[in-house]
Amino acid sequence: MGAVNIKKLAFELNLSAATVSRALRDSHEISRETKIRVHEMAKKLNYEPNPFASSLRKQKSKTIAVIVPEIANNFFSLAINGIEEVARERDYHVLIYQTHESSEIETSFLMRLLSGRVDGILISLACENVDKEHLKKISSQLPVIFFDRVHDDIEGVKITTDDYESAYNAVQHLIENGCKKIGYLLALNTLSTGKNRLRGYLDALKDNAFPDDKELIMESGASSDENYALIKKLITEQKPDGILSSIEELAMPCYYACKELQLNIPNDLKLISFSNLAHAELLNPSLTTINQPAFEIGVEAAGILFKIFNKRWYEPNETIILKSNLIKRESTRASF
Amino acid sequence: MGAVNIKKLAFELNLSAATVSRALRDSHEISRETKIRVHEMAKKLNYEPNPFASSLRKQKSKTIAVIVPEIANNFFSLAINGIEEVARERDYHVLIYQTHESSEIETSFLMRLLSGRVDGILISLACENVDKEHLKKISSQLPVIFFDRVHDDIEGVKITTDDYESAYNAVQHLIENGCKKIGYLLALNTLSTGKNRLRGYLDALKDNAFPDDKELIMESGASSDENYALIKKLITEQKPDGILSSIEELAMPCYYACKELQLNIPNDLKLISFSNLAHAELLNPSLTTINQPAFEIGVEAAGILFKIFNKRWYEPNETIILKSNLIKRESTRASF
DNA sequence: TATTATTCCGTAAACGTTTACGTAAATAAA
DNA sequence: TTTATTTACGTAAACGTTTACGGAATAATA
Repeated sequence: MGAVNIKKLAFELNLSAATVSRALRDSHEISRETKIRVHEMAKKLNYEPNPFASSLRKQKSKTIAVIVPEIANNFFSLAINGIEEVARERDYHVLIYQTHESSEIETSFLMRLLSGRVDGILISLACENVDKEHLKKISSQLPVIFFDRVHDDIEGVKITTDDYESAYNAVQHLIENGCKKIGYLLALNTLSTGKNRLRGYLDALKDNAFPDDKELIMESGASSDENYALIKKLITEQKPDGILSSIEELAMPCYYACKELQLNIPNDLKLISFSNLAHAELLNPSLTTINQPAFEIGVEAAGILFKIFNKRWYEPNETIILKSNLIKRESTRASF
Repeated sequence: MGAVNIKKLAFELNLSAATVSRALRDSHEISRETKIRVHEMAKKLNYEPNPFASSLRKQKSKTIAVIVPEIANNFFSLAINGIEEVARERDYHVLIYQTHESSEIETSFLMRLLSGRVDGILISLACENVDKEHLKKISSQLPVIFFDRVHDDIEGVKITTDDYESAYNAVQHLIENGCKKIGYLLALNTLSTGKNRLRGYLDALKDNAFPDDKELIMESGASSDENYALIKKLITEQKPDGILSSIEELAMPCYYACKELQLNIPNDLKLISFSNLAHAELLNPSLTTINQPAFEIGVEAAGILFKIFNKRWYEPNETIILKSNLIKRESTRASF
């Protein structure tokens, strides 16, 4: 603990702690000369105000929390990057928590944050989400911004991407490139994010007069091993010639499955996925992706939170939708 | 701010705040029945102790800071994942800061953390590191653990990987697979981490009686555009048949450069890189990597920090070295 | 019974800030 | 000159905990 506090500083300067405090915060009540003296001494003694005393008194933490399912994820790490940069500009601190998709862990974090430890929360919901009550309680006490993984039943400010359109366009792209039977790797289905992607897929099929075949939809399982098995099953049993994956984590196994099953992407099977893989271009074959503006989502979410702090935001229920980018690559190239 | 505090709780229970506090912390001075009453009321009223009041009084923050160059990086996001998991087990909070390789930003974070905001720091140094004084000052006041990006001149507990051996073995592997002229993509050269990798490369060359050609070493530039140009220059001018990249960020451009220059990996050029890419297997061709145990490094670093907190660690200068994994893939396959 | 120990709880101070309130001195206005 | 205003600072309370100290009631011991 920095041994030098405001009292010591005041003592050295022959001033009261109150005056030092005001001088440091550039109050108009303090003379120019005194301010200079105080600042010089503060620098000399390497004074750093105790944040807990300050937070306790001011009832402000200058800290925000970010709750995500996983940090080691191309999308979330980029989003956190954006959030951190915005926070840094404002001299705010960023606490991170990962839920590993567990609703229980998520709730436990949220409850702990009711203590006043943070001034606001940015959250991307865990899949296994059922518990809306805690979220409602929290957001009645603290500003909460939802990003990407959102839930329509929970009120609040939300930053998402155009999931429906992206999925719709992805299917359209597959169809235009010759697909006749398109599978879907379903994830996030408890969240609006996942539901919108699924609707986009289904509507695109319908609009193209494709049959509505539930067997073509593979719902992601508990483990990556299970997912791999399910994907192989889907491919071998249903023999789709195109697949839309709603998350990156389900697209990668497709590559391995196709290798194992000796199927060629894109000739035997075209693949497109929601993904923030930095080097989708370098995969074999390069992967057609729906790229979400992850960094920008983080920046936007954090920006709105700060607007709320500064009372410059008055839309408690606005949903802001950023556009994803469909990047066409080899994995969906038309076959001959 | 949670409106219910310890005084309100005490009032509701007809007890003093002191008793409530002690009951909640399971003090032996409080009777069993009272403890039960207190806990029940606390749960009923959703009481969460104010962390700032507690930290102020106890001079403990239950928070650690993680300072890394970038969050959106396969290595660092995995390390943070490990750190967060360990912190969660202990009910600690994790603050993250990214330096973007700037020594100035790094120093500014460190100075701000002198305030007592955190009980300890886990840091992976920025490349642009010259300023050792601030680090020495900080580590004299707070436990600081260095991981991966370390500097020998700075004393402290360090968690690294076997950088020297990994680089040495990588070169050996290239030579065994037929390389006669091996380039090196140099990064982190201001840090021991980078220096060790470079030494490994140089020593392996020497031990194999390869000429010591400075032209084969490309030092990474300021931007990724510049790096790309430098890599192309190295490849076209020096015509190496093997390249060891000291960081993932320099290996990816090699793929693009080879594509542009119509060179085949591995036939014209074999490539190996330090990397934590999850799907190196899926690149075209799959990339031979030196895979660092990033998650484990995070776990280990955080674990030691907590041992220090609990006075169960007495080696202020120990360096713990975890082993990296050389995973041989297509990009270094012997040519015919 | 008298004395000592134990159990259980309350009082009050302390952690380091910030800020409402007060005030003396200097300046301006009447 | 007197009064009002402004300037510049100090005093003390407050934020919500934790904990040293003390003490009454009860239990144990002599």
